[in-house]
Amino acid sequence: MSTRSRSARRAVGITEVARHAGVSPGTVSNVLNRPERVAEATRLRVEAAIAELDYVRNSSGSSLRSGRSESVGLLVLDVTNPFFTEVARGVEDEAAASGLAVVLLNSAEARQRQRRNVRLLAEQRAAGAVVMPVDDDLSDLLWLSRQGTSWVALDRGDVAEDVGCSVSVDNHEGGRAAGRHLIGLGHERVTFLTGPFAIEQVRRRHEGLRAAFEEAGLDPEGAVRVVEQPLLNPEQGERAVDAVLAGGPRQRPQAVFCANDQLALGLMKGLGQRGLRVPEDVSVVGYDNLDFADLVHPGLTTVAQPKYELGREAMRLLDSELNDPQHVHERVLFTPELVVRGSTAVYRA
Amino acid sequence: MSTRSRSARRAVGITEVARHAGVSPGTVSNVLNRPERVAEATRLRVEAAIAELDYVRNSSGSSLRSGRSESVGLLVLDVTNPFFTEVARGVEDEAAASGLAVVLLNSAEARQRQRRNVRLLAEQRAAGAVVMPVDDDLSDLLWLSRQGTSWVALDRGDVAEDVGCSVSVDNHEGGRAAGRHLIGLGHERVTFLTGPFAIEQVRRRHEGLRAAFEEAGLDPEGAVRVVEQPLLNPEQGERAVDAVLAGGPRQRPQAVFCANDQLALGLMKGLGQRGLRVPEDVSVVGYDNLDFADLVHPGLTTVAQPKYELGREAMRLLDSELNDPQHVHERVLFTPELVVRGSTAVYRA
DNA sequence: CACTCGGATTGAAACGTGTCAATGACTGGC
DNA sequence: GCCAGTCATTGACACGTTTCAATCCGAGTG
Repeated sequence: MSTRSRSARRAVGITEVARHAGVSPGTVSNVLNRPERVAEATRLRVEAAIAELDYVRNSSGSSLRSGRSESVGLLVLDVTNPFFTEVARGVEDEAAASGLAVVLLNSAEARQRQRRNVRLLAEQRAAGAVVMPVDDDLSDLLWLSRQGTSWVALDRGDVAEDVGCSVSVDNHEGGRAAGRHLIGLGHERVTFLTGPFAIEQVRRRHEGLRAAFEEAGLDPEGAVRVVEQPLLNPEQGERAVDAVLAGGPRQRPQAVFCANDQLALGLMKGLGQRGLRVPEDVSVVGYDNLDFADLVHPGLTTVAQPKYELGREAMRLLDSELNDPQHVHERVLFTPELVVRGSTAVYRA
Repeated sequence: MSTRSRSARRAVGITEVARHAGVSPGTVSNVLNRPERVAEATRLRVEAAIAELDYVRNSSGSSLRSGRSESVGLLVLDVTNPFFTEVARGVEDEAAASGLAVVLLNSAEARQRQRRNVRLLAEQRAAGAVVMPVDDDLSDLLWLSRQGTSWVALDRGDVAEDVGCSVSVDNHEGGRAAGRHLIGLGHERVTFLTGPFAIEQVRRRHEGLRAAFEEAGLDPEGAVRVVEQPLLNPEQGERAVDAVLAGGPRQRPQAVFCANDQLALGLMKGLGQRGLRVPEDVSVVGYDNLDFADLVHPGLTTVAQPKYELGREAMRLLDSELNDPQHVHERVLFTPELVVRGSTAVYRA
């Protein structure tokens, strides 16, 4: 408790601790990393010295020497999106259990930024990464593998098993479930409101929707119309309302299946402004089951994804890849679940 | 393009690049860090070698040597909360402009986890940090200062200027604005629905609300009732509806001011289930202006905070603290703004 | 008592980078 | 043609840690 408070910032290292405890630096390192190899008495002495000097380990030094750091990266498409943040929670909880630190990096949906973040991970010699790729181009990830950093792809089912692990949710099945629900309610003219088809996930949801119609003996060509917007946010949903309603009351869809909840919520707002009631005039189905889907009125019928579990499983796979010498790449596929609320109802002409 | 693809992972360092370019390691380091000091011709030669060998810098080495890393930490209370993620975007954009990497760490509202994250930053010798403290106890931050890592506190206006910078939004003013709005609409009996009063921010919003009543010549003691819930999430808002309505129609509040939007949205759902209409039967005001405030029906009147700007300013301050030798701690205070939507209306008995 | 064996501890050698004083090369002025 | 002066480059060292072969000690065995 000396008073040399602010100036003369010291650099207590492992060596100073060693001197203070009357022991060699190697022993201090052992206390830190393999306590079982050091005798009880000396261990206590070293620990006392650590506490007294307020030593904090310098991770630069250790990861320089060992060639690997203790942290894993989580590359997320958009920190602002509730879907991703829920996944992040899962990853974090599981990582904490394995004693790994998570650094969360935001790609902001931009290829260039993803590349920068991947590079950052390589520079930090990160132990591994959980990644949601911005697009179909996996070259960044392959490069990362070559640098010796392993990864797990999230929500990207088409990653071949010989390049890496992946965990995702069956988008085809999700679209199909939504379709069956609507068909069961008697809807035979539905619009798929979506973001860019360049996104694999929405493409597959669309296919699933069409499959449901085929299975019901209906022609998807006539039954399913598509409205494509440039982004998957609420504003675009609101803006799409004219396109959705185009063609007048006769052509108007009986139901709208939206590629995510944000579009759906925007659309519902837009419909309300046009004086159309949900579900009386048109049914709406979303995708993701965000917290807010339950807060609007009427509650949004939507396809729920196990977001938190998705994150946990990804981290679990990464952990196995890091520690299990006979790990083989795996492809985990979750099944989504339809949550029925008030925004869908039986069709009445 | 040899075929020795996967095995024999190399360790191309600065020295190998140097050898390949026929220069000394020092020169390569200069090319990387102070390109202006090296002649054009050699610079090109070195850059070619870097590209050819696919060299990626090892940040462990560099921060070990320089004693400081190139990344700043962002300690957030809850990655899941839209308010914080918007702030995160601001911090990230500004940091990117300064060439700093942001590592996002989640405290999950838990003291213990905040402490672990602060320690992690110290171990990584982070250049600095932007922190939203979990509670009034700033000892973790003071410890971080002593370790030589500087920080900016976010949304915590009571940080003395001699310990560090802070940027926050005037919560008193926000509460006051909400109060004045409600009073102007004729409401004289309002309930403040809130989370724990241990949280400074909600305490100050409450004070602001009361101040508005006093300024209008009304006695806050009689006019403002408080319902306190353990958490600030939608579920708690929904659950609070009974407490809010307690006392029967005569005692029932004419308006409810909620400490954040999530509570407000939950409350609105609960009110709807009880058959009460917003705003006809009761007006509701939120706080934060989340994206979803505009998507519910009726739209939620709320107090908007400049979330993104908050993040940017915090990072800007941190940058100044890191680079400006004559930096002095600063306290920046933003003013919130009331956004009026459909959830509030003139009181009619 | 000599010898072995096992566990605890040591000491020195890396890991890849930044820094800085010293060296080298080259230019222009006299 | 020499010197001063500038600019580019070099080489060696230090940062804090981990690792590993070598050493030390003490107990158990023959």
